[in-house]
Amino acid sequence: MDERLGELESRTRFEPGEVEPRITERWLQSGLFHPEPEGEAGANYSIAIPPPNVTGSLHMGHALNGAIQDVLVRYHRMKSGWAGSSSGTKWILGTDHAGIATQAQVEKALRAEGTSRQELGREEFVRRVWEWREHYGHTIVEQFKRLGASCDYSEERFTLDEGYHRAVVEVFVALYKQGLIYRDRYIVNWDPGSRSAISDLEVEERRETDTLYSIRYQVEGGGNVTIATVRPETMLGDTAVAVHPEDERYRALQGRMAILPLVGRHLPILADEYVKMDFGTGQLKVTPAHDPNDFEIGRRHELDQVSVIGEDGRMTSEAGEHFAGLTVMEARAAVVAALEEEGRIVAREPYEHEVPYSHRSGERIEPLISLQWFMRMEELAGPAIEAVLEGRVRIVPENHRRVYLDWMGSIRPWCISRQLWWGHRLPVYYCETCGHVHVVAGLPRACEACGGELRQEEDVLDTWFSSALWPFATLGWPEQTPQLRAFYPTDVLSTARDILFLWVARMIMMGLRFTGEVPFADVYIHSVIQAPDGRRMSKSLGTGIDPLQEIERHGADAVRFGLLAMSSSQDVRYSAEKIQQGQALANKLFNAARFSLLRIAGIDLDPTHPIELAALQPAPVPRTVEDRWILSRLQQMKADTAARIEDYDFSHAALGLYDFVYGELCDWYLELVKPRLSPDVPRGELEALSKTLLHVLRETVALCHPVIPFVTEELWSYLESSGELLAAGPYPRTDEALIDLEAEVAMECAIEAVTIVRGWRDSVNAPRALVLRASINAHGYESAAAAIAHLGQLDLAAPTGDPVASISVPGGTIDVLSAEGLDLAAAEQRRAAARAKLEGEIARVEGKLANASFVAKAPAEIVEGEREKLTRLRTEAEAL
RNA sequence: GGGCACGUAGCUCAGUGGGAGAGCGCUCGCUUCACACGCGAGAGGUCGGUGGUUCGAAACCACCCGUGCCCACCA
Repeated sequence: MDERLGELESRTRFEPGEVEPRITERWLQSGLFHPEPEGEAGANYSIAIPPPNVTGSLHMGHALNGAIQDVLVRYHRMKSGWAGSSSGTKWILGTDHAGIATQAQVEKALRAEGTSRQELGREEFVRRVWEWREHYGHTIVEQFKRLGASCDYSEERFTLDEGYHRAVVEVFVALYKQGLIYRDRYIVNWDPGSRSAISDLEVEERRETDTLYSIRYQVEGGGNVTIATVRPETMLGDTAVAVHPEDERYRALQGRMAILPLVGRHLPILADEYVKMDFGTGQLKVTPAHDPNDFEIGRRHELDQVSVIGEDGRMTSEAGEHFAGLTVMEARAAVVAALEEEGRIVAREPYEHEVPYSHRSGERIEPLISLQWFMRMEELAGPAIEAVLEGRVRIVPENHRRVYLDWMGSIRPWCISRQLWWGHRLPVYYCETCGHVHVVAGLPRACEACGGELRQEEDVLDTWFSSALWPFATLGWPEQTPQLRAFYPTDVLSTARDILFLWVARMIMMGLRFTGEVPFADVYIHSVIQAPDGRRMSKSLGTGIDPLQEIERHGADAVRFGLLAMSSSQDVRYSAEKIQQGQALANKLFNAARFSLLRIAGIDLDPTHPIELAALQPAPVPRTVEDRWILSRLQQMKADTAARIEDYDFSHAALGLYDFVYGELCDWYLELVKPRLSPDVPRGELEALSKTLLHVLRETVALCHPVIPFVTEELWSYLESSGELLAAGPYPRTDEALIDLEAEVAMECAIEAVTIVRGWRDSVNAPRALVLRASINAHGYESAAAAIAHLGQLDLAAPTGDPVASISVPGGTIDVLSAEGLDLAAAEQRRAAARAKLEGEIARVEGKLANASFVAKAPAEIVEGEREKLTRLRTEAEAL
């Protein structure tokens, strides 16, 4: 042990790069992060990690959410020794197969190899993706380890692993049999980039300026209609023209036929309330195959659907020979040119509107009709709405609650099929002979109806379909495993708000439907960290900041602290200063402990002997006021920190610890204690102090552990002789008996007085080492006089002679008795300034008390407070 | 079009009915025997604007100006 302390002496800085990997290794070896699945979920604490994309790498959002979840998990794990607390703590870990993203990555790699998925074929392609996953799939997990995340790494799951697939199939089959999953030819958001349909939630609208063309169609038997469109190419698929039923202008047109230019198709002119009379001419072209609104109009009026744009994003043969094969943009130009030639374009104007883009591939969405699988949502949404209304699921911060409820209240069918190869292939089998559809778990051999051969559906499920089962599928559902019993429902789901609908809402729906329980009690929605300039952090904008690089630079503790400190209930800008603040804190704590341990070692007291409260009480000698004060402040800190963590108030939890370590422990307590650690101090006093100091250190270090686990774990190896890891607990508990308001008041006064004395000394150019003879001419400083004397460099022992200067402090003055080496002119100036300030204050308070309505209407204790303040200020002014 | 936020010190943000705060930056002074990733002392704000409620408003209400985000099928 002496050897370790000797080595500690030379470590004047906390070096995260050296310490953190070593500590990670110890944690992982310990098995501490893997709880045995014992007992019921109510008695345990669990969080399911939002599964990162399997081939992804850690970005700022992961880092923040990792820090948040780890604080919660470490806090509860450490607390598990407490009576009435959780006994097992599990952070469920896993990755998401991320259909589109992963498939796109592998396809890109294949292109680089000069091949393609089509060339390889489905089976080989899927094999290649698995290979890819073997190769890159562990990166992000390793990165979470580097962050210090205490996940259960021994039971990592994957949304496409065998057990998980069973859960997905079970759910699909059940929902199909219950009539909630169905197949339909419907207009979908077609993403030409991934060559797949995507859901409404994966579409993002972008504002763009296009040209709005007004085009004249001839009407059979004479006359014209003029329609407006930003997409002239779609007119090739028009099957009607519509006007509003109450539009007097066009009453005569209803029921007649318009003639589609370029094509010659006859289009019925019909009446539909969807048409806005005050937009454009009030005449609307109807293209059921390529516009969601027109699709609905088409269904209402049983119109033909002419698909002129194909899944490849090119014009189909139905578009006519002139246009077939062109891209949409080429077709637009060609159509416009052709119309121009016929003199049908009557106007064109710039038009700003929202254009749908794929959130996945970034390409423009092409609405088109396609045969897809859908899921009816209303029946699932009902219970999920109730769960939130009744508070069985609590959404924090609360303002997201209404967003959730609004969305759930107007929920629409979910397109769940994707034309990809990487994912859960639908458990749907079609008979090649009679077309009979089988939806079953396990491989059916032949058609039930005719014995014919079966062909499995080509499509896979939307990735979010499998993610929706995450909290229970990861624990072994549909089997009733011990894990499921012990850890489901989970306690909290922490995430950014962008996937509230995409994922969180669907987990609640699926959890309720299939387990009968909510999947988590709380949903915590954390900040989105923006770039320092307020823009979105993104690779493409070049605004991203790599958390791993920050970890390399400042340490994982620093990054965790910084992210937690900058987070709040709304979006925040990334603040490098907060990371540095975290680094400073780790270093400060390290040095405070190092200093204490070395001093205590010098006075021959085993520093690793556990210092429990019992050993402190009764203390061998009466505690000094600063001892009583720091112990009292420590109790407050414990209560505050625990409350803040439990309220998901991470920034205040982190910053509160910083303030305590800097502003109380180091700046005041350690400074006060220094002279008491000298070898001249009697043995009994030394021991008493050592015990208090060690106790405070141990508890502070433990208190900080959830936020800055590495430096605290490292320090624990010096503070705890048993070799137990700090991560195993215990979490320090508030001891009401040590709360000491008298000591707090005394120290508050002392701190204020010392600050004033220091300022005064500065103003009179007193040399730092100069001890001033002085006396305190004020009440309230008796018990802390020694503290004031030490930190103010005052000799209060001989209060004789006339004061040469008076320093104004609350309640009176501190009189300085010796003048040598001081610039007393400055002192006089300062005294005058202090006096003027006091008088200003006095006038303000007097004015307030002279206001009759204030005295009459303000609460009595406020008025009384002002009166006391006035008395105090007058005393101070007099003393000057 | 609907909704939710935000606007406080040079920067990033706390504070949400009774004397304007933190970190960083800035100025001055310290090689004080834990830490220069340090220590001490300072300067710096009409709390976006206007009006209202109140004895009292940075905070509560209304409107306005500015910024951000989410939702939404008007060509």
